Amino acid sequence: MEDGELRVITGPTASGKSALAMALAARFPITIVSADSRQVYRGFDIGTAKPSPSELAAVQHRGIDVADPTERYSAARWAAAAGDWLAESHAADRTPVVVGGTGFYIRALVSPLFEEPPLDPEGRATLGAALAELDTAELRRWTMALDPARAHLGRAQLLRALEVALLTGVPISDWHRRAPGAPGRSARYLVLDPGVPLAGRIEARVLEMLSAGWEGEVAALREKLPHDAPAWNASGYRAVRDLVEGRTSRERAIERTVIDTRQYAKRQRTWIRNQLQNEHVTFLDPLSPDALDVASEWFAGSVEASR
RNA sequence: GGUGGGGUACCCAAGCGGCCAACGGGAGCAGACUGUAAAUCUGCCGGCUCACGCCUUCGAAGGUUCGAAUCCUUCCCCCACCA
Repeated sequence: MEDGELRVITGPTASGKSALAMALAARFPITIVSADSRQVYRGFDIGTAKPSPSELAAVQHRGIDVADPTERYSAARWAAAAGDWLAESHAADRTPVVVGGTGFYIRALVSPLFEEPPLDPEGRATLGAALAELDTAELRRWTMALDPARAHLGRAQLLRALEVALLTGVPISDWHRRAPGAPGRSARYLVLDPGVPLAGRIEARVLEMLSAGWEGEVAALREKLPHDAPAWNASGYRAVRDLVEGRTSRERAIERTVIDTRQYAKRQRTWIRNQLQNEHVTFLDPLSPDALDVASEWFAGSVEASR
């Protein structure tokens, strides 16, 4: 039964990953390890489609509500914690199933990030503040000089490349080569994607979130959190905050949220399509009538990977 | 019925005789991604073409001009105000 391979259920947002995992939990003793960069934040419940209290009570979950909304979380931090959750689950004779759409987190767990040298927190803060002043083009010029291999990436990556290069004196590209992280794990993936109907599901879910009291949740959060707390940048939260603050109409907030979520789903598909290549992947349409049976077979290890 | 404003590519919106297949934004498509990843970026985006290039577009139909999305005429439609 236990073959040592990590089971991972992923797919674009609103593809029904969580529901399928819950269904599996009714058949097997599992721990759901959430790989979701937004569900880690306490208080951001409705808009992140977090499992309900009753679901959390019914099935053992890990990775939910593990960070304060003002904290800057990270893939490395999640992967380290997830390693513990996995061990804890196995120790309790359960099978952990990683469920989530944050591909980068999952990869950080399966193929660990490089071993980061200790960075002086103070120097880090000072440098970070200084770099934040520069526009992206300027950051790119600096990166071109200090770590050209990373100069084509986005602002967040440029900041990271400069931080490591300046604080350690060695480009991050070199660290990747000379400081490999912990050994990787073998994993098999179940990718859920309903295809075209996903767009409609996203829209319907946004409407459901609103009628479930999303505005009220946001109104309370904005009372106690700074406007730039990291947790705010989850699809829709800023739009709903604008709505709560009377800066936009309900229609526009809904439209914005639906579009943001659709674009997020698209990026997830791009990630899955291009980053999971050569992995042990099984694709499944969650709307197909035998979805749960296929998932069960995949879970038990008797399904050939398809691609 | 009268006066004024307007009809531009999927949407919004510049252009107002040649530098226009047509600024810009949105949407869409594709891609990148090693400690912010629901983030951060890049490319494409009328049709055909690998490309040079060719073809069809700026409400419709005529006209002026070497040349029009840009000027003129008529017509159709929208908006505001007057009646």
